[in-house]
Amino acid sequence: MSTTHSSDAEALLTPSEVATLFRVDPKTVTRWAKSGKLSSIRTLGGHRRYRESEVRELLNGVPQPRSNPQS
Amino acid sequence: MSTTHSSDAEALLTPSEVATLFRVDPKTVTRWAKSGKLSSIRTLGGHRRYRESEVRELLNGVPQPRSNPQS
DNA sequence: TAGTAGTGGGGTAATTGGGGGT
DNA sequence: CATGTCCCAATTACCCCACTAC
Repeated sequence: MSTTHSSDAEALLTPSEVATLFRVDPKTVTRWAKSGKLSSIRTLGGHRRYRESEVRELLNGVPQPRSNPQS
Repeated sequence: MSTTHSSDAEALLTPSEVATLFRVDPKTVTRWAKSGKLSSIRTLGGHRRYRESEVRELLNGVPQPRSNPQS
């Protein structure tokens, strides 16, 4: 599959995956999304998908990916 | 241009490509097409192809590009 | 022409969404 | 106020096999 298609294939996570990462119930993740604490993308069926990059940032505390571990 | 193909036409995506973008199973994309939630074009063999532009819009929510750099 | 990967179809388990109560 | 749990309805994921795409 895939030819040279350009685009940002953004990595998305399912509710249960996010829940596992935070060690909480999937419902809790849903509440976070409803509260606006976590941004979400909806499938055409209404299920939520979360941005992996955002989740990782929240997990790590804050930082935006720095590809230059040098000062 | 980066596609490996002919003229202009319209950029089409395969079921698995769409599935990857939404983080769902290819069969789910097929279900969306059957339900009319997503328009599809058929190959002569019966396989479905989806319009990249439509998929992008659905992914973002409906953000049509703006030509008014002013809020 | 053949071979491998992807797709279409159907059917069945597992998640998810939503409201409500602890 | 935040999280976990029970309910039910809807959506999604994985199983099979036959055919298309390249």
